[in-house]
Amino acid sequence: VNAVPPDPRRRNTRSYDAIMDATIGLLEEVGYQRLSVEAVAARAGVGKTTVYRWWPTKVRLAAEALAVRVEIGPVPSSGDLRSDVRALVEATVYAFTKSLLARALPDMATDLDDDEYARTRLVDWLGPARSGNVRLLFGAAGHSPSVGPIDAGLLLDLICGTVLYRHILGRAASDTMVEQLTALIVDGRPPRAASTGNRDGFGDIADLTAT
Amino acid sequence: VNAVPPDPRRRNTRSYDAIMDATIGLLEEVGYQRLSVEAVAARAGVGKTTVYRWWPTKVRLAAEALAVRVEIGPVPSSGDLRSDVRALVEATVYAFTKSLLARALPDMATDLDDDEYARTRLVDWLGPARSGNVRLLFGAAGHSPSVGPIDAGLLLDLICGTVLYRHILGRAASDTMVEQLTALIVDGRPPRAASTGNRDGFGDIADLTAT
Amino acid sequence: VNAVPPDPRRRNTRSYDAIMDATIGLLEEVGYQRLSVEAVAARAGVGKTTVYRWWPTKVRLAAEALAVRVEIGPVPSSGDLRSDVRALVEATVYAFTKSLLARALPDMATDLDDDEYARTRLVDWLGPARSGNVRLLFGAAGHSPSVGPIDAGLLLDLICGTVLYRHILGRAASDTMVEQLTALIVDGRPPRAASTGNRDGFGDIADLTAT
Amino acid sequence: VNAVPPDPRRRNTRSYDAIMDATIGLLEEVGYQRLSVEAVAARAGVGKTTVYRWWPTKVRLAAEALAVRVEIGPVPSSGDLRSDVRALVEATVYAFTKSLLARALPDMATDLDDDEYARTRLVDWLGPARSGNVRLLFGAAGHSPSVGPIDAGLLLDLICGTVLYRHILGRAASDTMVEQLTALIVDGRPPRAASTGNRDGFGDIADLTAT
DNA sequence: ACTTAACCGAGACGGTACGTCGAGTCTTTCT
DNA sequence: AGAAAGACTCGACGTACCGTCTCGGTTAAGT
Repeated sequence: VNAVPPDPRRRNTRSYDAIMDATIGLLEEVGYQRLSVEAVAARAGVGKTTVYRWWPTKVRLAAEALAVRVEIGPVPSSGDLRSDVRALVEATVYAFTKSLLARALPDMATDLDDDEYARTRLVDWLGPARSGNVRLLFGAAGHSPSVGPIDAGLLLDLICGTVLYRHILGRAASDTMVEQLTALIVDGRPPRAASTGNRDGFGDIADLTAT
Repeated sequence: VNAVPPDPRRRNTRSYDAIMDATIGLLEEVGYQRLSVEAVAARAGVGKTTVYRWWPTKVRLAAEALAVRVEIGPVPSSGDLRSDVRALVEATVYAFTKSLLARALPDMATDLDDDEYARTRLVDWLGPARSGNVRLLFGAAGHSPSVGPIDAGLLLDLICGTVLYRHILGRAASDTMVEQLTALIVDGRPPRAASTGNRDGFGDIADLTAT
Repeated sequence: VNAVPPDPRRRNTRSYDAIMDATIGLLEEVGYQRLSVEAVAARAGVGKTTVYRWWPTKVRLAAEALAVRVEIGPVPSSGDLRSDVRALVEATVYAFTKSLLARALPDMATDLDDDEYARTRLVDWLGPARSGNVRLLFGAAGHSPSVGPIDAGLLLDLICGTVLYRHILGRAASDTMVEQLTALIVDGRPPRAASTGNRDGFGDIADLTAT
Repeated sequence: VNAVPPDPRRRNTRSYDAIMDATIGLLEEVGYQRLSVEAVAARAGVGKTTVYRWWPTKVRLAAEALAVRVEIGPVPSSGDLRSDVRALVEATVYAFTKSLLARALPDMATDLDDDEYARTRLVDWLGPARSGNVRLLFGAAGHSPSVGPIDAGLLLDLICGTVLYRHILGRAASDTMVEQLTALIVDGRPPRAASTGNRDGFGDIADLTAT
């Protein structure tokens, strides 16, 4: 917690890059939880002081590294709404179950709680892709029978949230789920139950009748 | 990493209760991340060994404490579907933004990743409430124009996920959002945009036109 | 610190032997310092309680194990005083640098300090060998020009102490030293300096002139 | 077990002094056996890490503390050989039965076994006093009828060892013993038996006739 | 021969200390 | 003058044993 923040103009570019690279590398290898400032400094060939000078907390370091080193963008629009929405859902599944962000975000949650700045940094980074995707959903929903503008942002969060939540609880995303969400958004149609049950009652009508 | 797990019959009831109480207390006070086995043992008036004997990892300790000390249940059914679904969404908002679970779950995510057992413990605990709520949603969706059984489990995860995701990113849940999700589930109607914008484009059509 | 000492008649012979064997075995393998009651009990296939019941402290356990499991005796007398004394010194060197006693005794020193009973146990055990050796020295010294009885006990302790002390400080015992001590005792002749020096000035005249 | 030992020049003087003082203090109060690194760090107001950084084992910590905080020196020479030797023996009795070294050395023996460095540290520390005393004994023996240089180092170890050994076995040093050792060294005369026996046969002819 | 009290194995318990790791701060050295 | 290097205090980690304490289940002494 530096009372007097350092002068950004005097920042050493080489150190900055090395630290960002080291952070991304360690995030990939060990994840956010097991990421240590100590290891970042060591791998970057930099003193711990230098890291702490610019990033007072671990969460800010990780947030910035993700923002400057990981490319994310909106899914491209093909013109066909259903395909586009399906692609968006699939991209989300990837982003929240396989990508670097997927592994890092849940772990960062608590630290983000305490750090408004880092949260903003992340949200700003997600912004452009989000805007593009929101626009896509807006187009999709525009074709639905509903009248007036829709809250595409909520739809987007709905997709992300659903995928993330299932991931946390250990439920793998299935093709069925992708279709269900796509149909819900494009057609306003509630998800149909799969024809076969699975052992734990997640995503299946089976547990309704069984219980 | 006990090769031979100890015999549960020889467990000391007093210690067990004290440890569970201490864990819940500390989860409430400092959260999962800052929870330490050391502090749990100290508060419970118990040797660290005793904690480690029965719960080899922090995440199992927390998972069990939540399961045995925190009551959760399905929302009661009033007969009116819209009211019931709204109540369910509101309960979810509470559970994932204000309750003890809310504060703990995001932090536990990574550890849960590595610990199938703890994840199962949690899911089993959530099970009964989940079943009740799934049944409620099944009834709700049964009234929608769609034909055949619906995947109520997905709808439930959708609600939980959306609320949780917004919470992680620092978006407070609003009454508007509650209504939007209720309408989506009961009526199959996509969320309407709110009439006024907010500065970051979450939950508002504004950012679509502005960007 | 048993208020009511247990009834020796009911002692389980099998356990007793197993404990003694385990203690000796562990003394040989890891030494007194790293000997743990836990390990003794485990190796003996015996409850910790059983060990603590009969030997309230580690030092008593070790002292008894040495006494009942390690044979020591006086060196045999050949009739030739010089040979006998030399044999005694050599036996002492062995006892205090290579035998089990050698490894255990220095470590037990502190604990013996606090436990009069264990010390007595050890001394009683050493007694017979000691008596025989004292008698041998008495004969030896009787041939020296001094008149009257000599304090053979002191001579014996002198031999033991010198060897032990050098062992503690890491000085290996040499043949020269054996000869020197023999000559001192048999002839009352002070030790001659060796003709060559060694690097640390122990046992050599060199450091006198060099310093 | 530091692969790369830290740079001594960067050592914090205040911490160093505090640790040495704390170590000496605790050695005096509880002895080496019950000395814990934890307690040293706490008393010194220092992190445990700092202690472990510079002294990887307890025995090195104790060895250095003795070396830098406890003054030892050769006994002063008065010119009269018999007095000097008697003073030397008395000083040895003090050193090995009452001084801090006395209480610590036997306990340290095992650990010294495993740690060549610590042993060297101790021997180096004892060195100057040793040299002085060796020189004194050299003078003493020079007056004996023996021809040529004597091994004064052995004589010195003989004194130390005898006193230490009797101390370990719980035999208090007596004035008689001091005289006996003095006579042995100065006159080459074997120890005379005391006129009265004691109960355990140490230092007395009694056990010879009794056994 | 039959009680019955004590010993037995097993191992959980509250503790102390271990030696390690990393966080975040502070100091020294070098360029 | 500022960055690297890294020593510092602090706190938690997970482990090993300590010595005490229940547990049932033998086992052997003394009716």
